[in-house]
Amino acid sequence: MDTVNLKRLAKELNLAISTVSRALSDSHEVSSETRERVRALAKKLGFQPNPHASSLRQNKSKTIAVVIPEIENHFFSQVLNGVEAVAQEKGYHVLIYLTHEDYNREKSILQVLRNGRVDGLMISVSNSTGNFEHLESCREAGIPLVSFDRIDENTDIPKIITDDAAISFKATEHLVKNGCRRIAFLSMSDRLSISNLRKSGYLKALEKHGMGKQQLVVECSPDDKQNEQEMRKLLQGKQRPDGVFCSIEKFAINIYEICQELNIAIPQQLKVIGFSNLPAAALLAPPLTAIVQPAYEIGKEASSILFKIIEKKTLLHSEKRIVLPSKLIERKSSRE
Amino acid sequence: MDTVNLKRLAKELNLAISTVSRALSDSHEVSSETRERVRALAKKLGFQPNPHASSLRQNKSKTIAVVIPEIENHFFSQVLNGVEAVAQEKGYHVLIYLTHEDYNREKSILQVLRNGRVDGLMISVSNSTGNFEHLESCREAGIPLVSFDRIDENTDIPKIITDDAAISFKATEHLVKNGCRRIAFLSMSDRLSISNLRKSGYLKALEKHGMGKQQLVVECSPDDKQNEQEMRKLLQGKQRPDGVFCSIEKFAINIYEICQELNIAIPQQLKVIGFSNLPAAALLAPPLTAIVQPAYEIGKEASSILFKIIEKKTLLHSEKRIVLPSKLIERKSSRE
DNA sequence: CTGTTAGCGCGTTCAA
DNA sequence: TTGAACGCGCTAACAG
Repeated sequence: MDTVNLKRLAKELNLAISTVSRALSDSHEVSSETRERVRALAKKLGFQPNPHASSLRQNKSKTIAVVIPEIENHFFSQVLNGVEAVAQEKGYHVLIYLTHEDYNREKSILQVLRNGRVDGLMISVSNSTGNFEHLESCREAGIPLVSFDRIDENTDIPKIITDDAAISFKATEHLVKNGCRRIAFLSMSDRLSISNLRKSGYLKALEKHGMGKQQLVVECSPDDKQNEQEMRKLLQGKQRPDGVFCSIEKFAINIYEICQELNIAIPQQLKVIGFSNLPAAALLAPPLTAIVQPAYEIGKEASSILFKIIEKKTLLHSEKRIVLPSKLIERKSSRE
Repeated sequence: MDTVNLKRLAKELNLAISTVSRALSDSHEVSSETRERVRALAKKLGFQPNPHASSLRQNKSKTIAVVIPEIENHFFSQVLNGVEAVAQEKGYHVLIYLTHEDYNREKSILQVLRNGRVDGLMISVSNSTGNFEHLESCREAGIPLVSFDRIDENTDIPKIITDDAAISFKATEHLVKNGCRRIAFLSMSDRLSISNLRKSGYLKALEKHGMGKQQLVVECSPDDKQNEQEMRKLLQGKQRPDGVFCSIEKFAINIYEICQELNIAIPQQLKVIGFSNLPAAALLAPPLTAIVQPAYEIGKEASSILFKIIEKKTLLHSEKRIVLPSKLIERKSSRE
């Protein structure tokens, strides 16, 4: 075969395999003359070291994994973009795994990764994930691990998150100030801390404005169809809310669709606000008031921290829990 | 160390490594009794075979690569979703590489992949890619390869594409029938076949309706800012078009933004049509008439074909060039 | 500065 | 049915 490996190069150059290896790894204990000879031939033959051999030998894969619920979601694709930027710079490869909001799939993915395939991984858990033992056991197995956005506050796993409670408070207050008296909160999962933080910001704002009794929390499920039914019911009911806070982008899209269907005017009859990283949010009818998370930065931060762990640098205390600010972009969907 | 490998299992069970290996690989030349003993302990200790060792030994990685220009684009994230579905089913891992529309980056990515890291790869080239030698040399190196959407018709590399010329013809004709007499075409790159096919469909429709002289092709560059400038110039010029055909989603978003900025009314003053896989296209102001490509299916098809090649099945002639139909969804942005 | 040797963990001979 | 031995391609320790 014409497989080009160290042995082949060594043979053609009448050198020992180890010499060739050293020459290619910039070792300074090799004469510049042979180094050039080796490099020239390597280049000519298009030599690429076999990654499995060197991974096996060095016990590192130059690969990280990104485990996310879904990719058709601007938040996660922006995160991935940030991760990839850092990884490419570091000469690392990126494996992508989608859990599709399925806890069991998530568990088995982590299980498979506990074997050296990756040097580290970053994860945002599915909304059906209730416990974090699978993360803990990865960490105990010694795999560098970083979590982001959908995280667990009760572990020592480094986290990159946003100011969910504060921005949700601000968003809810914004609705109140624009005249809403009955605001619904669409929760994505009662298991996720970010969902609960967002809810708590919402509740706190209601209480501050003496509307604690008017709370209206709709717990959504992982089932899209069912959620849409719930929303339809909500908007068709007698006590229809005059404002709705969507804790994830998908819900905002759903609400828009249902309002179109039911002829409910946004913002006149219903004011809408939602977490969203849609670049087209400003172009919707009407433009959507959005809480924009710094997704790309989250990706960059998370992977930077991950690489620090991989490189065995000790993390500063402040690096174990990083909170990045989201932005509230006010647009027509929430204004009088 | 507590690393759990075949050696460890063998030791604890007083068996040879090879026996353990056989037991775990369902070999029938091992007593069912020992097989169970082995499996039990393996499960108990959470044994996961070292992928680098077995990849090295078997000369296959159980990994494929997806090389795409960008991920913050619904078309590509839907494709990735389709790929991941098939890969997960096959027990394969997916590496993701972003070229950011940079030919050189694309070349060096393929270069690095020419070494056994992946069992195959699928690619949609960047819009700055003019020649396809880097693909050819991958194929010559024996790496299973499939291209999709942004492909090269002059090679034998299997392709999954859509009916670009036909659907573009239809879209342009739709604009004509809705009264447009001066239709601009925003081309993403004069190097890409899909861009040229889309353009040809546009031109053909103009000619059919005796508007061949009114062609107005704007060649865009990989530079977003510059493209926006070009579009602004186009819409501010004396001979402002009354219709615009955006060959990619991003351009449609840009056009909407610029129209908002310049107070140009869609569709009254300008009718807009564009390739787009945005789920929110129907919610834009006004709802966007879109050419929707079957992105998820492209991902599934492309990876299915890739796995056929990997498994050394011979491809039917009809599998070497698969054309999937796009859909034209007519909405307000293009109607009187 | 270069060569020899050993071994990473696994799968696959060949022997018993 | 099991065990011993080898080698995938590479890096690193040790020798010269």
